[in-house]
Amino acid sequence: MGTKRVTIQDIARKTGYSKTAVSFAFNCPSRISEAAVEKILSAAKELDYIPDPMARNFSLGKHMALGFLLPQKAGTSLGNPYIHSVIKGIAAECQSKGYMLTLIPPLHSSVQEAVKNATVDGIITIGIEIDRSLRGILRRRGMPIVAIDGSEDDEAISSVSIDDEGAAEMQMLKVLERGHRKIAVITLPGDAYSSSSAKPGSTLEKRKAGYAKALKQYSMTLSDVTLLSSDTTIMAGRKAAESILSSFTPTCFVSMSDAVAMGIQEVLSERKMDDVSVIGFDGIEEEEYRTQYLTTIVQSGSEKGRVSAQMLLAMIEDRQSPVMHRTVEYSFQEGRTLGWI
Amino acid sequence: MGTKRVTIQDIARKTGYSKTAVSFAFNCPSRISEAAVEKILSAAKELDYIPDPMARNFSLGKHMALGFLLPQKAGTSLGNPYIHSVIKGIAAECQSKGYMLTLIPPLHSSVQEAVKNATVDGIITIGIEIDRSLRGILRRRGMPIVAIDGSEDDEAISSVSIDDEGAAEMQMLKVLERGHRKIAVITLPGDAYSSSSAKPGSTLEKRKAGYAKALKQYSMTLSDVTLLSSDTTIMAGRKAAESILSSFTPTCFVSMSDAVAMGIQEVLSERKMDDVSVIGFDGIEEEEYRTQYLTTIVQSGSEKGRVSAQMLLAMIEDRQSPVMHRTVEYSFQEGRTLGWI
DNA sequence: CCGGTAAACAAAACCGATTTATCATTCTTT
DNA sequence: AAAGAATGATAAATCGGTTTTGTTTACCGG
Repeated sequence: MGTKRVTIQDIARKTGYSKTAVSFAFNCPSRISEAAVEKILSAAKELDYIPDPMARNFSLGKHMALGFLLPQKAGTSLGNPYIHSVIKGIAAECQSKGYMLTLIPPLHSSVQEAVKNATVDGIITIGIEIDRSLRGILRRRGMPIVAIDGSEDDEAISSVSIDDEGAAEMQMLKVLERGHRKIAVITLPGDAYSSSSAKPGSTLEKRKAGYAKALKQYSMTLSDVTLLSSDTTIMAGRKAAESILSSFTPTCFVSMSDAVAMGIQEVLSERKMDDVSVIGFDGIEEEEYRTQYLTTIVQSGSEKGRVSAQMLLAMIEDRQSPVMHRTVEYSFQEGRTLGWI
Repeated sequence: MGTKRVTIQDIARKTGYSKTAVSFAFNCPSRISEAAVEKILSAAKELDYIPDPMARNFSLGKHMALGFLLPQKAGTSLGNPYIHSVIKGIAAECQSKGYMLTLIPPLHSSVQEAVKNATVDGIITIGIEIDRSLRGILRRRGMPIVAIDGSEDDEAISSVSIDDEGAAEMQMLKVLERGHRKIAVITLPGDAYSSSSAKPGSTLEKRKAGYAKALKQYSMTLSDVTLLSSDTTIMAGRKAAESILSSFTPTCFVSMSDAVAMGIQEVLSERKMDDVSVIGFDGIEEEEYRTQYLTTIVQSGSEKGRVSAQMLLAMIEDRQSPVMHRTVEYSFQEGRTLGWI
């Protein structure tokens, strides 16, 4: 209890050297004599000195931490396995560069407030629109940002995404080439993870465009399939399936998220409708609880996380690296839920 | 580019008041005249002033962040769905108290170094032993700590865990009461998530004791079952299953983790051995990709996270709250993988 | 009219490091 | 031997806030 923190002053006093000398002994030993370094280091060891990281960071103007902005309530965001895998990728990159990863939940329900108070060197967002006000805050704080799944067309903000149109086209083509024509498409709600509306250029619109392209190759259009939007949870997927099945029976469900696809799959399985196909979108990493039985379009969340962290770290260290838009690969993963007609 | 950061000094200069006045205007408006507050706030708005959170934190000696110490490499730790659900619980609690959650990966492979440099107000660990050296660092930094799944018998460190012995007993009883007698038990490797060895008082030993208790009720002992230890991943589970099956065919696999149970389940399913039962341990939250088909003992990771964050926040704010050992509930979750003989 | 008190604000200390500018020495160099 | 360069160390400034201590000025009761 009586033990106060040991500061650089204490080491200085004990050795008779100055604070400067002590600091140099740790960070730049060549600037002082070897004898001094030795004495100072041994005194530091004796007193169990641990430099205060916050004081150092404050002095250096760094934080040694990247921030990941949770798009919704903490529980909801982290409950999304895709977001989770993104975090995994960011964390892996952080670890290799000696950074910490700070999860930033909305503060008093406000993303803006959270960003104002975040003690991080840069921010990664996912699936949210970066509006005028947020931009202003980031600029004034001098904080670089990388947006995952958003702002691909924004020339002021770096982004990481996949080719949503291409991926959606691939997804629909897989379905069509296996002979499916009675198709139910379960779309994302508005914008991917936030509540912002469906804009041109949004993930939702791009994927729809991809679907249209695929359908066109089979002389069909979006109006030949049944569209229904759903939140990206298993429970919402169940509801969507039930809603669709109450009016007609498609030969295949095409979902824009795996969570929804799994909900659909559950309903189908319970109703012994094993001949109805399902294809999802997102995929999940092998190390996790596996979903490989689900046929899906895999976009690697952890790859997105890794790439965005790399970009952000470059921006932090270079002070001005150009705005970049990078896309990561996607692929078709065969499972057991997409059959032939 | 020319835009330097706006500081409290700038507001002071612009309004003609002192730094003190500006600070009070924000944090303690009653200490200065209403006129002054008004002028200062409007000037601040005009200049788009955002107080530097690091400077404030440094001055106040706080961080407004809890740290979660990743027990292994970032990817591995976050790949564990149980750890993930713990993080979810911590994050939810942090959000409600206005704290951030900082994930702390080992720095240069050293947990100690990471803790020395962590800018957080307190630390939550999972499944690691808190040794003498780590204790010293925490003490010198004045950092409170809560240990999940460890140190239940330590009178110096607060902890959160389940009644591992009771839970294991329940698990084994469920198996025995359904008639199984040819049982293969796949245990945790050494200590739960770290590489430290199996000590008396460890999770592993407690669960073994629980198994022994259950077996005793059926006039059996641990030597009547086949024990094999395995890492807690799906792949390791597959290996374990293959290893066991190469020598004999149990009627039931009892696993200390769900990941391993799922690996076993995959092997059984591939070999069409649907009559062999499997029971896991850990469970997973409903919102996530579901594993409900697996029969398991559910220990709520997010509940552990929530409780530990609550305890830690209390320690941070009270400055001296007593060391506590809390346990959270566990339960049996019926799935489709545990049959009757 | 005077001592006491409260109000309103400013000056300066502080948090604990890093870093710049400065000052003695000692060592080269011509 | 004098000028210049390198070495070793230190005082002081800095980072941007908060908090303690001081200083005015105005107001009050006796």
